[in-house]
Amino acid sequence: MNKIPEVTLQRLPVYLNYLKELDDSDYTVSSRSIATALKLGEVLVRKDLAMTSAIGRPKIGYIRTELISALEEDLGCKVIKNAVLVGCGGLGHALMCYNGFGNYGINIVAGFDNDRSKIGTTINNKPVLDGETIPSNEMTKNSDMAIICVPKEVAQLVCDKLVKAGIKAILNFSPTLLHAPEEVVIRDIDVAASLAVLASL
Amino acid sequence: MNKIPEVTLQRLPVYLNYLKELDDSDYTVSSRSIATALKLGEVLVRKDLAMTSAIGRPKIGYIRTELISALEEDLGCKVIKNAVLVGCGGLGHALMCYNGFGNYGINIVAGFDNDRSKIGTTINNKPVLDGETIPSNEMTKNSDMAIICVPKEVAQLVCDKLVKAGIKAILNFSPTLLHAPEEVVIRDIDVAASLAVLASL
DNA sequence: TAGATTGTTAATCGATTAACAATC
DNA sequence: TAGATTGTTAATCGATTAACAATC
Repeated sequence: MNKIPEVTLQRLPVYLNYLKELDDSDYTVSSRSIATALKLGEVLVRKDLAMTSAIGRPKIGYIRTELISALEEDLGCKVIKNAVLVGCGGLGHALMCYNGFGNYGINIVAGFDNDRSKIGTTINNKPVLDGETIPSNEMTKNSDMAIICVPKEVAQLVCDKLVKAGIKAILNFSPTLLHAPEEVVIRDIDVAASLAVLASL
Repeated sequence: MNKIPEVTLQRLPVYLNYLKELDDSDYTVSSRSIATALKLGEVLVRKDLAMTSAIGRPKIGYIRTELISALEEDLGCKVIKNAVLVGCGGLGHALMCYNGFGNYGINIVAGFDNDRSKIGTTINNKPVLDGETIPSNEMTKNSDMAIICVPKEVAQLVCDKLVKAGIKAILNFSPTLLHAPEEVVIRDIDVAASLAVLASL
């Protein structure tokens, strides 16, 4: 969909957070001020922003509100996108309760679980549905994205069901490599591994 | 401490997970078999492994158990490292209950929170302590690492306290950029931003 | 020995940084 | 106009891939 490289895309939320935190009295911002605050190269910031729909003006810089709007546009924040979450245990439950997804136009519409005692309940006003129904459920059919928070033993099974339902993007918290057709984009977050890497730096 | 580049270091847990999942009957593994299974370049795998303490044998490959042991060694899994977690809300609570850190030799020794109703309780047998005591607390003093799971408004405050206590590595789940002396390593995980990036690919 | 596989050296690719021209 | 700042073109750097020599 987008031709902005992934490394750049990953920095856009960082710029966005910084710009939103700025005082309203800052009408314009320069690439240098952003770079200094975020400890990035000045040219890198300018190149990143040049790849977005943002418009910079020589001698002036970027108009803050305009830049925020451009970044939100490029990150797709202005379009509501549905997502489902599979595995409503500790982490899954916490993510369903997290309200920060809305900033990016992401709406978690439902959770799935296999635990009979959870099915039929709601978490943060979202229904918890039977995991067996993933491929056929309306909630999945109306979503393009999914978050996997199940134990690693069943992660591939869940992934297969999501793919069957037409899910195109998966954020996987299970510490195992998932296999899916190449049109399905998968990214992994392994918290324990991240901390271990951090400790070895 | 380590001179293995961060990109390589990040792949070591992936190799490790794959090797552990293999059947015991696989006495040796080749860089090609690993590469195929993980969809990586064959030479990349070999170069990564060459940077570790693993020993490969021409014509034979790597002895699976030996390779696992080498990777665990290089990732520091064999040394117990203490960590504290600040912010025992939904996400923090879930991470304190997660038992996967042990695989990497990481031991979360305590949680900190400012909520009076949480202080004094335990989560997964770990005490929840008063966040105000972070800089002086024995738990922090005995730890090198910390996980920040507090709202972004107080994340920098918490970071400052951790730095004061001598923490050298921080995994930050708050969607805000933290400032710390350069000897302190910080890595950020922004789940909502990650999902937004995924959706824009 | 011959074949398979590692490890290394050279080539390529992509991302970052430096230099500088364009411009408000 | 002169100075500040953007955007672009060229140079550098690091990571990945390709080619190949070493070896069990």
